[in-house]
Formats: sequence, structure tokens, C-alpha cells
Amino acid sequence: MPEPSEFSPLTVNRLSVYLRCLERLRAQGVERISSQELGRRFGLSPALFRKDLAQFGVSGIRGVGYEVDCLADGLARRLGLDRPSRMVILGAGNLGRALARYFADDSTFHAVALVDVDPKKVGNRIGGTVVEPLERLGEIVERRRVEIGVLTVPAAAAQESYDRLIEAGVGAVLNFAPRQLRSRPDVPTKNVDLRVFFEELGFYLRGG
Amino acid sequence: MPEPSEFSPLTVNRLSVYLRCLERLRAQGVERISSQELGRRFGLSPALFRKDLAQFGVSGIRGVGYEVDCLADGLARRLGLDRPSRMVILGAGNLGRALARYFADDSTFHAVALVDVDPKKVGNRIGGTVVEPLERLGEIVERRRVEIGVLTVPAAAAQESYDRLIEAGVGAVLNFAPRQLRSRPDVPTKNVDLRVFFEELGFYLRGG
DNA sequence: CCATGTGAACAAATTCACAGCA
DNA sequence: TGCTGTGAATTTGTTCACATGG
Repeated sequence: MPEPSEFSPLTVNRLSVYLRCLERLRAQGVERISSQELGRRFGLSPALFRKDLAQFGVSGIRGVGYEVDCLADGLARRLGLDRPSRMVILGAGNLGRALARYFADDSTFHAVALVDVDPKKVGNRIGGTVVEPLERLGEIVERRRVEIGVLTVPAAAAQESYDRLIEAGVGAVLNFAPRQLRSRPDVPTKNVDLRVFFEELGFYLRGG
Repeated sequence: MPEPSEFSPLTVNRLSVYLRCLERLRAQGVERISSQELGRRFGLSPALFRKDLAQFGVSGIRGVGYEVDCLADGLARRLGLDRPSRMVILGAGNLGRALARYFADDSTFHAVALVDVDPKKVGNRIGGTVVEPLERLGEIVERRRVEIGVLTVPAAAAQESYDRLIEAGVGAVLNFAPRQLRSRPDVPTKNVDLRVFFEELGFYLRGG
């Protein structure tokens, strides 16, 4: 039973954001940057940036700042991006197909299969992969060493699909279905209901 | 200049989650529910649920609980979902097309246009709409009363596309491009980088 | 009596501010 | 000198626990 991580999701998510900023700096040829300058350019908090890095044991150079290149590599490694993760996408609807195409040959997150219950969808070619039937899920996860399951099924099918993913042996699940899952505490599970973002924006738009 | 909302994004997002749960209960024919029972069923905090509702001036019935139907309607109204919002999607890539199809004739968030710079994409029919050229953005936003702009362009085009949306007069922006935007403080802007979710999960999967 | 509504207690997250080192 | 690294202060968010009222 993996003890609850010592790192908060907020911190981990910021690491991703920092990494994106650093990659941009690297592309621009910037070699060193101070936390203040980084904060100014990307609208982030310098103090929080330093705290976050400290928590992951990353150090800068006093009086100077951080080495962009080295820091980017360090963050990528700490996020586990130095070796690829293999994913199966469950649900070949609009979002499932979009993700399958996007991650078809991504080097860090690789979609190795796209699965659907609908026999009419099975066999369709999406990006580089072919839609496979749900019955093969167990075999797919085992044989292709799938670590992450991605749910893009309708709300009504979410819980059953989740249970199947767990049974098949995936180590983590990203759920895009708009349904609060009854999730296993020992399997990292993240719910991302895209409609929530639209609703939040709508709320503030209407003068919330 | 709209003063910063008195409601935190966390609270607003929870309202969406509550609404989803209530709609499920309604579909199941449940008429009344206590905060405790709701917490038990969906893994939410009863006290927080009550606090959140109180903040929005919604009351239950002491000794009984909440009327599912009435509460769902109340939350939907407070989120501004009782009247539809009109959106333009900028970028007809994988995600843009998926969202366009998903929201083609949604009753609360309606995608009234899908726009792209690429002349090869212009004219393509996606769901009910046809891809239109970027030059027409201003006209589209004005004539079709677009309130929300959705960015699904590549990172490199994000900032310029954002600026164009603002100039065209949209009231809020949802940015799916993996780039930290320099955003206008008076226009509600939400950054949603989907890769962050994958990276978070990957992190915990690797035993973070 | 029972679940709400809420102030008070607690916990988490962020910012402040400055000592300490390159 | 200038920026990092970090304890202390502050702000924000959540839970507790109970008085209140249908």
C-alpha cells in the first residue's frame, strides 16, 4: 500500500508548469534565470518557485539564479518524464480519438491502444492505432505493459470501465468522464471533467 | 473593471461537481438528500458542502436535508447555466474539432464557430459547423454575440490568438494551449494544459 | 429529534522578509 | 552585491462541534 505522497498535487502540477516555461526559455537561448525574472515573465510567484524546487532538492546558485538547461532536465527527471509511459484509451468518442491522435507517437506518453465497446467502431483506424474491442482489454494491458488507463467513455459507463481498468492491472487512471468515481485508494486516480472549466468561466463571465 | 470575484475558483468548481451529483440523484428518482448521505455516496465532505451552499445563499431544511430538484435548479442558475453561452473555438486541430463536435448543439455551451489560420482547413465541415478563416474572427464575435473564446491552437500561436480574441471582444477565454499566457486582468482567463494532468499521474505512478 | 448553519479550531498553502553564501 | 534558501507571518481552505430551529 503506497503511502500517500509527501508532495501535494498543487506542487506537482506547478512543476509541470515550470518545466514548460523552462523549455520555452531554452528555445529562446536563455541560459540562466533568476526566480524573480521567471516570475515576471510568466506571471508566477518567485518565492513559491524557490520553495517548490527546494522541496524537490533542486538548488540554484546564490547571487545568480538557475541554469535553465540543467533545471529543465532535473524537473523532467523528477516528474518521471525521462522514460515513456504507456497508456490505453477507453472510449473512441470525440475526446478519445483526439487524445489517441495527439499521443499516437508522443515520446513521453504513448497511446498504445484505443478501445471501445461499440462493434461499429472496432477496426477503425485512428492516427496510427486501430480501435480494439473491450473484451481484449485485459490482454492489451498485460501484453503491452500498459501503466495508465484513460477514460473517455460516457458518464453512464464510467464506473464499470474504471473497474475493468483496475482489474486489468493498470497503475493509474485519468478519468475524463463527468462522473464522480468510486476509486481505489491504492491506484492514483485523477478526475478531469472538462465541463467544470467551462462552467467556472461562465460563472465569472456572468459577473459571479 | 469587474472587481475580483468574492468566490474562490475552488468553491465554484465544487458547485459544478455538486450539480453533477444532484443530476445523477434526480435521474435515480431521489427527492431529498442530507449533506451526510451525499458525502457518503460521492466521496465529498458534508461540512464543506453545507458551507459552500451557505456562501451562495442556498438553504436546506433542518432535520431533513435538501430538495434534490430545487437544489439542482438553484445551483444551475447560480452557475449561469440557465441561459446558454456562445463560444468560438480557435484552432481546428484534434482537440478543437473534438470540442466543436461535443458542443455543436449543447444547450448551455454552444460552439457557434470554429476558426483556423490554415487555408486547407477552412471550409471543412465539423459536426454542424464549417471551419472559418481567422480574418473573420472579429466579425464572427460581433455578429454572433460570442462571449467565450476557446484556444486550441499550438503553443507558438497561443499568445497572438489570445490577443486577437480579446481585441475581437470576447468576455472570457479558456486556453488549452500549453503556454502560460500574458492575460488581461479584466478578462476571466483559465489555462488548462491537459498534459499537466498526465504528468501529475505519471509522477504518482512512478512512486513520487 | 435530526440535520442544518456557523463560529471556532485546525490545516494547508502562499507570501514575507531576511540571514547567508556565491 | 544580488539572489537563493528558509523560518516566521499571513492568508486561504477545511474540518469540528454544537447551538439552532423545522
